[in-house]
Formats: sequence, C-alpha cells, structure tokens
Amino acid sequence: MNLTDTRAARASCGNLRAQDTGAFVELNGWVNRRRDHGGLIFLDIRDRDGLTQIVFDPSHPSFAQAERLRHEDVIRVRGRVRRRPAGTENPKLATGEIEVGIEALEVLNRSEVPPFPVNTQDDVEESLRLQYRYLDLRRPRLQRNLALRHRIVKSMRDFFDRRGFLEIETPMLIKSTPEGARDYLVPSRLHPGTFYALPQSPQLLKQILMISGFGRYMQIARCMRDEDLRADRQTEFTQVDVEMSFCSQEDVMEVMESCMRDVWKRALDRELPIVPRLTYAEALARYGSDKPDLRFGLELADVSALFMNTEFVVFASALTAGGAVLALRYPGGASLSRRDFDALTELAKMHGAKGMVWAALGSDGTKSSATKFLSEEVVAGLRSACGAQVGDAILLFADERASVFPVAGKMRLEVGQRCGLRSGDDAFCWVTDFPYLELDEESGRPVPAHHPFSAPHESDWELVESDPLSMKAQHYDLVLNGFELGSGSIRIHQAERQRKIFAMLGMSDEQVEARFGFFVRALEYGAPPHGGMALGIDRIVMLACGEENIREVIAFPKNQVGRDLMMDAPTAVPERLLADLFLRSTAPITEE
RNA sequence: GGCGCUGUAGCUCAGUUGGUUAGAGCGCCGCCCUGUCACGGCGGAGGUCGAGGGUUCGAGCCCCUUCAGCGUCGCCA
Repeated sequence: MNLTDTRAARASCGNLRAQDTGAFVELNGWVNRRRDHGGLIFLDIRDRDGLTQIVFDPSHPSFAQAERLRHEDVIRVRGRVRRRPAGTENPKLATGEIEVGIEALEVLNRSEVPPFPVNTQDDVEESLRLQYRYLDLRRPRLQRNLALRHRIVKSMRDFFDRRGFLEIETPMLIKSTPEGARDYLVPSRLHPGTFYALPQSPQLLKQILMISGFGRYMQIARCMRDEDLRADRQTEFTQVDVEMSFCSQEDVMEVMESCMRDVWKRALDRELPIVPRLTYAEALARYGSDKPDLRFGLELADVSALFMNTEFVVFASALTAGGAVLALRYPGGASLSRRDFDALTELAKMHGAKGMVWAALGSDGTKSSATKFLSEEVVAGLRSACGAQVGDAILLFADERASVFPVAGKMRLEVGQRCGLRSGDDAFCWVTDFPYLELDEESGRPVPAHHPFSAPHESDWELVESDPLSMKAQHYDLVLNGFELGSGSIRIHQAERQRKIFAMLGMSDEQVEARFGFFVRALEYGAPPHGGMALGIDRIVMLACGEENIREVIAFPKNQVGRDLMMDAPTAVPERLLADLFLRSTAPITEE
C-alpha cells in the first residue's frame, strides 16, 4: 500500500501491530470509549476482534464530529497506523503498541444511551441482559463464549467427517408419541384436529437412517422438550447426535470419547486423560449418583455392618427393613456449630433424607447428635470406613437403599461444594450397565430407564418375562464434572424383539401399531444392528467455558419460565390464526 | 404446584431501632482540559424504594396479598 493510494485496507480492531506502522487502514466498529482531553481525543473503536485507539487532533476537520461521539455509535474511520509515542504504549491491549491517526471519520449510525454498560464485564441483572440481548452479546463474555461454541461444534463436525460420518438433517415436524417428555405440538392446518410434534430428539429417524444403509450418521440437532427449565437445562437445546451400524457398545464409546478428546485438544488446547468407567451400580454405591462428580473423592461408605446390633432405633429399623447406613466424610467439619449441623440436616431432609446423624471429630473428643449410640469402637470403625481424621466430621444417613444412596450423594456434592472441591479438572467418566427398567412411582409399573429402543444385554433377553426388573441395558452415559453430557445405547434391531419389549411395557398390539407401527415395520426390512449416542452441546460448551449457567452459551436463551424476554414470546395470536387451525383457547385469561 | 433468595436513580449497590429533604460509585447532560487508556477537574439533572393493601402520629424498613427474576424439588422415555 503506497501513500497515494486512497483506498484503505480493511482492518479488524484487534489485529494491528507495530509492524503495520505506516499502513493506511479502514476500521469499522462501535465506540467503546472516548477519552476527551479537550485539545486531543482518544477513541477506542471496538469490533469482534478487539480494540484500537484512534487519535483525533484538533487541527483535523473530524475533531468536532468526534466530540459528539457517544458510547455504541457505529463508525468507520480511515487513517494511518503509527507507533504510539514512547512511554504511552498500553501493555493491557493487544493493539497497545500502535494507534491510528484519524484521516476520515464517518458516523454510520447513532446509538441511544445503552441501558447497561456494554464496555465492561460488570454483572448486570440477567433479565435486563436478556431483554437487550443484542447489547449483551456485544460484551466480551458472550463474544468469547459463542466463539468457543463455534470452535467446539466445528471440531465435532470435522471429527465426524474424518471418521466417515454423514451429517443428515431430520425434520422438525414429526409424530407425537406419548412416552418421554412432554411434546411441543404444532397444529396442522391441512388436517384439522391433528398435530405434529417437535422432536425431543431425532431418535427414531436416525435409527431409520441406519436401516436405510447410511452406516454412520451425525447431526447437530435441535431438540425440544416442554418441561421446566433449570440452570443446566433449556426447553430448546442442541445435541450432537450420532448413530452407527454394525457396531458394538465399545465402538460407540470409542468414537464418542475420541470426539471429546479431539474437541478438547483442538478447541480448548487441553489434553484429556483416560476416561474412567464405572458401572451404574458402582457409581451409585460409591458416589450416590449415576452422574458422579469425580473432581473429588469423598466416597460414600456403607457402614451398615457397624450398626447391625445397634440400639439406635432409627438405624436398626432401617437395617431390618433391608436398608443401609451410609457415612460421608466432611473434611474440616469438626469446626461446625450445632446450628450448622442442624442446617445441614434440614438440607438433607430437603433432598429426601429421613434425618441425619453427625459426629464431629474434635481434638477434644467426639461430639455427636447421637452420642450414646456411637461407642468408641463404632467411631473408630466409621473413621476408618470413610478415612476421616481429627478435625473432620462424619455425616450418617439411614434409609431404604433406593433412597439413602441418592440422598447421601447429594450431600456429598454439598460437602464437596463447601470444601471448594468442585472446581478445576475436566473429570469425565463413563457410566455403564444401567438397569433396563425402573419403577414408575405414580403407576408402580416398570418403564424404560432410557427409552424402549435400547437393547438389553444379550444374555438378559431371557429375563424379559421372568424377571424384567433385573435386566441391564446396553446403555452408557458420558458424565463431566457431575453433569450428564448424554446417553447412548445399542438399539434393538429385530422387529420381534422390539415388539416383545413393547408388550412387556404393557402396550397392546393396537397401541404399538398406532404409535410405532412405522418404525417396527422398518425394522422388518433388513435393519442392521446399530447403536449411537447424543451429547448435549450446550452443557459441553458451558463446562468448557467455565460457566455455571447454560444461558451463557446460548445466543438467545429463554428464561426460567420459558419466555424470550427480547421478543416477548410466547404471545397470544389473533383469533383468525387460531380459526385457520381449528383451535380455540380455553386459557382462563387471554392477553390482548 | 412446593420451598428458598432477590427487587431502592439508566447500571451496580448502601440505607442504623420505624423518625428531618432516600445516598454512593459508574453512566447521562453542561463547562474546562494536547498523551490518555476505568483519563482528570468543576457543576447539574435524575427516585411510584416492584405493585396493592394494612399496622402506626410517622413505613424503603414491620404485617398480608400479589407480580417479576434467579436457584431448587416435582418434571426432564
């Protein structure tokens, strides 16, 4: 670029360096901050890549214009890159060695005074951020998170492409099936009184793609479930959805683990250690959860044997009913007050505990809420069982086994949180050998723990009629830092076996035909053995970003009650639109 | 649907036992300032204390109801 050239080189606001000195450049962006010295104006212009300082000298015609610039005005500047005078460089800025001397300023658009600062990282109430999401998205945090999300998804697509997977889109308007989460429904105009459902996942469609001979499928798939939202759960979310033919469980796990290892390397530049594997039974016994947080130990200890002959009625009755007594170490917990322990007990009850016994191992002896039932031998036994030392506390829970392990597991997370153990490492793990069925609390009937298309272990087929509840599934979860990233399984690929499972679940032939007839028929035409997995991208990105809320990695998330505060959705619609769909609202209050 | 936390200026927050005219920092507006980078200095505007009701001589503060936001349980094959 020579000095007489009037065309400036388009530059980004983050990339100019000392070696660009002398270049004539054009920068487009937003006014991040203006430092007006009266006789000299410094202006930081911002785009996605960063900030560049523009200097306005009062002798330049654009100086008066620059005096009127305000936060978030959109401008185009042209000028010459120059080194900053010695001693005025800004080491905090990537572009801090240079500045651009103004030659031309064009105000492309003015901005209203923003409702919250765009040029800082300061916390702002989230509902305001959501209402003005376009401004929030300009801020560094979301710019960074969404850029990382892009890199993660890109790495995934590249990985599966190298492994021979095809990305195939599946429809958003599909058939509603009553199982699983609540469906989002879309009324059909052409077929009055009937509805499509939005996919909860492309489960059956990807299985059908295997039947169609595609062999290896993946999709970055949008999924919708009409259930209540949480910090780690949106009603609408994204999965990396994978299915492969002629594969074993090992094959799927290898592919998915390699994918995560590759993503971590390429998108985050972090190495994943070997991912440990636990069976469901182990995970529950040691951590009280099927999605254990392995960033810390504090394993649960089954101390039932220590209390076999106890006179403590609570423990004795739990044990005679076939339950268990579990001990949890609370590092440093001996310094807690009675009031602290009472609060902990309340928390445990909130998680479903019948109660909690605590023992504080002080240097001046053991204090406990059940002192007279904790002999010295028992205390010694408890200490060795959970590795507690003087200065720690031990928390004890007793109940039936189905309840006491999850309760103790939740308290383990609480203790881990309080002791600052839930931070740092990427603690992945696999959980395998899930039970095929679980008992539905309402109906008391067996329902699939995952979904009815998963295959049981081959040797468990003989239990379908005799003892279905002890069947194990060829089903595996991938867990990171206590969050379930996703589930997969080897599927049933024979129609008669699929019918057998439906029958076991209490579905009549007519029900099977109405709900899944299309799918069972597809299985009858040469369905290959197949299996797959889906991982929640929002959660993966959340954890990769170190965020504690999934909304921080989604451009336009919904709030806790499913509202889009920027668009103000959902809203009522004109009667005319409902009439087209043969619908009438029965809602008690109709907004205008 | 249950439980918990939060709601005071545009933003982030403070506000004593219930007591005069509700404050601070940032932002905003005006003036001054030629090497700043969270520029600086001087001045100014800006409040339905989420809403409604109650107790009281008197309520930002106490009570009741309600709305909104967040977290959580239920729910999420």
